[in-house]
Amino acid sequence: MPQGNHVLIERLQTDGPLAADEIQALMSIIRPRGQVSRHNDIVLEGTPPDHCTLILSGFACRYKLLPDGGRQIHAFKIPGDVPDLYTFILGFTDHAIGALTSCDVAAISHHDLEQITRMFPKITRALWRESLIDAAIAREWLTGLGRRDAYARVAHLICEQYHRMKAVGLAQKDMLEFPVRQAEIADALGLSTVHVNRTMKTLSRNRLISYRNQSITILNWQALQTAGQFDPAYLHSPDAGSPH
Amino acid sequence: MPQGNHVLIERLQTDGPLAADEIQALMSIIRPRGQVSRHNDIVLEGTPPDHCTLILSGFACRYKLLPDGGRQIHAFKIPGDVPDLYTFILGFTDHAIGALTSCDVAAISHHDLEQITRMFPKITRALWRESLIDAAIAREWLTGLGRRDAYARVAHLICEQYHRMKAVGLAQKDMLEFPVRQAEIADALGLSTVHVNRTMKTLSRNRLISYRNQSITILNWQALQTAGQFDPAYLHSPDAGSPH
DNA sequence: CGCAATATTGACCATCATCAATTGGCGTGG
DNA sequence: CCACGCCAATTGATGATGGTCAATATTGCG
Repeated sequence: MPQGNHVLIERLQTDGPLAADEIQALMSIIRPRGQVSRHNDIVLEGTPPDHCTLILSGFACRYKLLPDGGRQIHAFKIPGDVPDLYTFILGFTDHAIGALTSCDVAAISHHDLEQITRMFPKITRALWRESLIDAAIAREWLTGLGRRDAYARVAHLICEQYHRMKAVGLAQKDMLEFPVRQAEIADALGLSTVHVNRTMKTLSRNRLISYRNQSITILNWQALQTAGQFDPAYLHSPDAGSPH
Repeated sequence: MPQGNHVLIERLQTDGPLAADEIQALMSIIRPRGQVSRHNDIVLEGTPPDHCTLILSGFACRYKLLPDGGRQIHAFKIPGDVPDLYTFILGFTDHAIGALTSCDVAAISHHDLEQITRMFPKITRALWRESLIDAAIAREWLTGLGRRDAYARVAHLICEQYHRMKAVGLAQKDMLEFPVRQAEIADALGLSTVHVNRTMKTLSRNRLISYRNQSITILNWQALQTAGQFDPAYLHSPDAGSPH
């Protein structure tokens, strides 16, 4: 399983290879920053940040707390993601990033980014691209929350997660480690914990998936994709074809 | 009411003023393209685009059709918006843009954008910023669909729309023209038309708003914001303070 | 072996969808 | 100027999806 920094460098070359000095420059501004343990925030809401955060290993999520105590998770973030990249441009965080498991993270200072994007326009484009894919995923979630029922939402999430984790070497064959509580899935899908549980049980009963501990096995890809109305195009991933 | 191109140029300077030659360059690549009438698509899903579209006047929406016939609207787009800006970087459209009213549009070719962003990094940054604000709005909608009930969703949408339209001169005092059918509001908020109607009636009955034809008057700002859990920060607008 | 966090299940309830009319506004042809 | 027709808004009746509350079972772990 590759470390997040290599994943990032690789991903930034989806559009076209970067030159050696560009890669070198990128590598040089990624500074390992240590570990954040589960349930702690990697990025706080509202603080004016001076750096972005790269996830080297572990699972995180972007979320927002509501006045009434509810929580909406906007995205799951995995190694190679820079969940707060947008702070480089917008200058402040409008939501928090929390660690769902223990996470190794690295910092990329805004100052360094400033330099490097000034010097290498190709890197600017690649980063911009990253942030647009992030937005495309958010729109797909929006579609799900607005117009898909619980069964389809869970199926869709599993498909998406499989694809994204496969791309960073965190899924083998038909199995993915998904160290996320049902309560967290519920907060991502706009459902209650109870209903997520029932829905996953139904998916098991229908033999689309099986799960144990934190790992999910996909038993019937075709059926799962259909149930979730899943089409990987929006992930804009180089290998966006179907895995089967 | 300013035309969309001036709105755009102005908005691109939120972070800092552009130089005269930068503005000149921007102006020069905006080519008026005519009118798209209601219910027609401004941008088709899946076509490889060679230009972006600026809305000069009128109302549009970003949407996606689902296999089961449903529709999810991801965003309402108003004069000054470039709804398909992301195609410049990602190279293809993963959803359609439709005209909700007759729209005057202009085209900005990818080729010209290529030139201008290469020449003026400040413009690149400003455009990147635009696309990030777009994403921030999508996340806020995500929060609403996931965790707010119908009453709060409608209230929130009205607050948001008021702010955005005020910024482009399409709202006066407490009134905004919102030429959107209830069925379209429903598709944006993940509700049924019937329920949108009932909810708006309730908002009227509670004297938070009144509406007639296509225009909405906000009768009680404080209550409306509270009901919608609305905080304009995510709009990243220069005048993001409260309007009252 | 016992605790604490999750997962699971049952019973009951609320929000919101669906189906089906009815009403109202407004442009058009006579 | 008025009748017709269409589209959108409105309202009522009924039902389903998913929420809430409350136990009970598992599982990981010290």
